[in-house]
Amino acid sequence: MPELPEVETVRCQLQKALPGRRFESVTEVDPFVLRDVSPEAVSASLGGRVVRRVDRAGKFLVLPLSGGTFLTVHLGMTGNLLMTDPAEAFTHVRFAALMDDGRRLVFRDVRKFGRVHVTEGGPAERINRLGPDAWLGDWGPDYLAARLEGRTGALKAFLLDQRNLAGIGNIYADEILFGARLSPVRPAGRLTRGEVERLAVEIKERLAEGVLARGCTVSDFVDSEGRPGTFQESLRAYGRHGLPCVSCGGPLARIVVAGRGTIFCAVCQS
DNA sequence: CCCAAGTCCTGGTTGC
DNA sequence: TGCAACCAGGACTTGG
Repeated sequence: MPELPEVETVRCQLQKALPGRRFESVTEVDPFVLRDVSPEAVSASLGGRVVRRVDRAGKFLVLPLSGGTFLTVHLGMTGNLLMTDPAEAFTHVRFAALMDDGRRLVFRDVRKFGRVHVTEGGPAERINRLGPDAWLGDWGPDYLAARLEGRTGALKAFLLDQRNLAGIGNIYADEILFGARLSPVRPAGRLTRGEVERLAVEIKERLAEGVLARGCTVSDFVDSEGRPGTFQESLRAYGRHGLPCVSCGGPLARIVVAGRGTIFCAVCQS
């Protein structure tokens, strides 16, 4: 699942490959992944534009282009954004463009949760609803405490809500809560100051660890060169239902929180 | 049939 | 009573 570390891995690679490159032509567009414009408009808007930078906001990739055009991409659940040889073929291609260096930018997505936006004058509007970047954003325990205050919902639901912090998904939420020794169902507003500080540290450390591992591949994720990440080897909670807790040895439990499968240690996490 | 999961949407509840 | 904030759950999607 592309969460912040996976998207950051792709961003790093695209930042080396794309700035200065010009869109020659858009070769494939599945209208389903477009929210703002028609396939024809996408071709017209992107043709001849030069990529300035490759930025990231939470799980979104944002590409400012020449002429004030912005390409905003969300990888959804199974999306890959690849820089490939034009001869290489893929299934489930939702968007593809030929660049002026002869390489091809391919957005592939089996489950169609991903979206491609082309906008003028700024990134897709959805970006404005995001809280600070969970990894690099300018926030700390004070911000977290203020956002948590008064909330009765589950702590995990708070972490998954991109309006609080942008970039955490189901995998890293479970890893962060395990590391912070906090129960996913703790009412979010009932944390002590010490627990809030522990949580803040854990969020940044687990995400940093994921970035360093070049992301986590549990099913579909590959980077822009088609390679899997390695963070899956470091998982202590996610996907380990019934396996021994690395801390106490007891079996990890599985419950559903905020509609998501949730693995945790009922002994160590409270 | 259920499960996986990110985001949007809806409808209900809470509290000022 | 009005209103905003909050919260739970469903819809969407395809393959295992």
